[in-house]
Amino acid sequence: MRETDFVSGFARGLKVIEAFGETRQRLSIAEAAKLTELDRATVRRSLLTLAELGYADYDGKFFTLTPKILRLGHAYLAATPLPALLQPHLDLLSEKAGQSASASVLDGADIVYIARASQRRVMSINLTPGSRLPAYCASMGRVLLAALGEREAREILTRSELKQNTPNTKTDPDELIAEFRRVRTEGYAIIDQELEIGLCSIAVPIDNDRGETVAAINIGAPAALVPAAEMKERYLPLLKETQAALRPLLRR
Amino acid sequence: MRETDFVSGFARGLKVIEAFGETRQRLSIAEAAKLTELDRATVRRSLLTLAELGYADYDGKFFTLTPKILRLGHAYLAATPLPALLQPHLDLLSEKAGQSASASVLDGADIVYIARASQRRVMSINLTPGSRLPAYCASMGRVLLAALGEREAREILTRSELKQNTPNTKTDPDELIAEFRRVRTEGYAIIDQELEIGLCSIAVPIDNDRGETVAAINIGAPAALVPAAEMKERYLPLLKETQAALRPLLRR
DNA sequence: ACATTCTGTGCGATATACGAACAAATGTCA
DNA sequence: TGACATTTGTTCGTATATCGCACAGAATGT
Repeated sequence: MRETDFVSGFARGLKVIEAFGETRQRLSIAEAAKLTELDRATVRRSLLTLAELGYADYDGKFFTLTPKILRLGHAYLAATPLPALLQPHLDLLSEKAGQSASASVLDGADIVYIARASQRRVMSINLTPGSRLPAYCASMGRVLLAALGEREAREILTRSELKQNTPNTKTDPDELIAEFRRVRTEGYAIIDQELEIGLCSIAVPIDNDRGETVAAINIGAPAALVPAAEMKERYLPLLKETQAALRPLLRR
Repeated sequence: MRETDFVSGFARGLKVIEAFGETRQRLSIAEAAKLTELDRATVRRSLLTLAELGYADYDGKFFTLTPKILRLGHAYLAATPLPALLQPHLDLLSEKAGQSASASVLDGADIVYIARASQRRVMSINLTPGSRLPAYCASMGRVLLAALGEREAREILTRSELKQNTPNTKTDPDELIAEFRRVRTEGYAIIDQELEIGLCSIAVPIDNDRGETVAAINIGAPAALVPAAEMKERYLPLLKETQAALRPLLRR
């Protein structure tokens, strides 16, 4: 790609939009400039452009995003066949298991939910398509990181903030890499309250017909009802069944 | 705003992202140029910029969006207090009603889901935060359009494609305007299978402390279980209760 | 073989970014 | 309260980046 094939004004604008995710709600020009490390004049032009197009509101002092901005992410969910393809299988899986089932893909050091069939709420946070969790401490994240090469997985770990969410959270990179190796050979990952106390989950990879891992699916359950030790025997067969049902559907 | 406070390269790029939502999955440079009505060279630069930043993949021929693009919409859901504020109330409402409860806001002629507590799936399509439906034939849409002035509501109707989704769908603008007037005085809207056969719903507005309508909430139910005539007596009290509980929370 | 459509590139005209300067608003402290 | 220091939003001139157009070559379809 040539130098001139890059529209820096566009790139700067996207950076400004993402700045809203890092804080809350309202941003002044100066705040946005600090977050994006761009010049105040430049940020101002981006924000006024967003306002002009209806992606943001401006009260003369603060900018806030409008729901129109959801069109951008929606463009992905509507345009990508994977979420729609997975959804009915997740519904079925969720019903059979009597627990929530989800699907996600990897974006950098995060997993991003692309589909979900929820039963009762078991987590304190609300997960919907588009929601993000750190990959290193989520069952689907373990599966997706394991599917990468060891070098690449390690590189992502170094870029992650390996936070000790609960006493159970594994934060040692070497230990995690070893766990990825186990996940690769055994074909599943189990998380026992590493993200949040009271929550267990089990995940398996979803491969396309070339054997590339394109997503992960999981089942989450309250630890009080389903101890981590029982996750495998209870849910792995169901997950494997869904995995097998999806395989022939994932051409290309 | 001065002419020079508008970054047209940014605006063009956003248009390119939205182009993906209109079709499916993969776009070539020429296809994107047609959809956006922009010059091919310009679209090419925007797409290469998206690819360079990791928001899109490029196989040399087609561009596809990556899940990274969800960061943009997520910036809104994470940055806006409304979805998080509504969620627990929707959970409670959904549980009491034994049916799905949702919240949405207006974006042009569409309603956009910003939170949802779902029980069994009753619609053929899968609704998640970010999902869009035409406002004119959705219960929350009726409530939100009714909250606008009559002139503004009519203007949106003229911009809408008033499609006859089912034999029940109201498509006459004057009839719809009259219905908005009823909604305004009575404080709720009921849809009897206008969007999809087998689906009824009832919605009420959510106002802030200045009396401005900032969102709508609804309950949807299968027509086979709950005839439209029973929607009001069954669910309106629950909706009003939620509405009242939310009112003091919506400052500003 | 031809017509059509596509992608990539060079170029002149135009739009944008940057840094600096200024004005207005806000905060601080005696 | 008033004087001063900081922060913030806005404007300006200019160097630079981007746009749209036109064209060439490649790919595709007829």
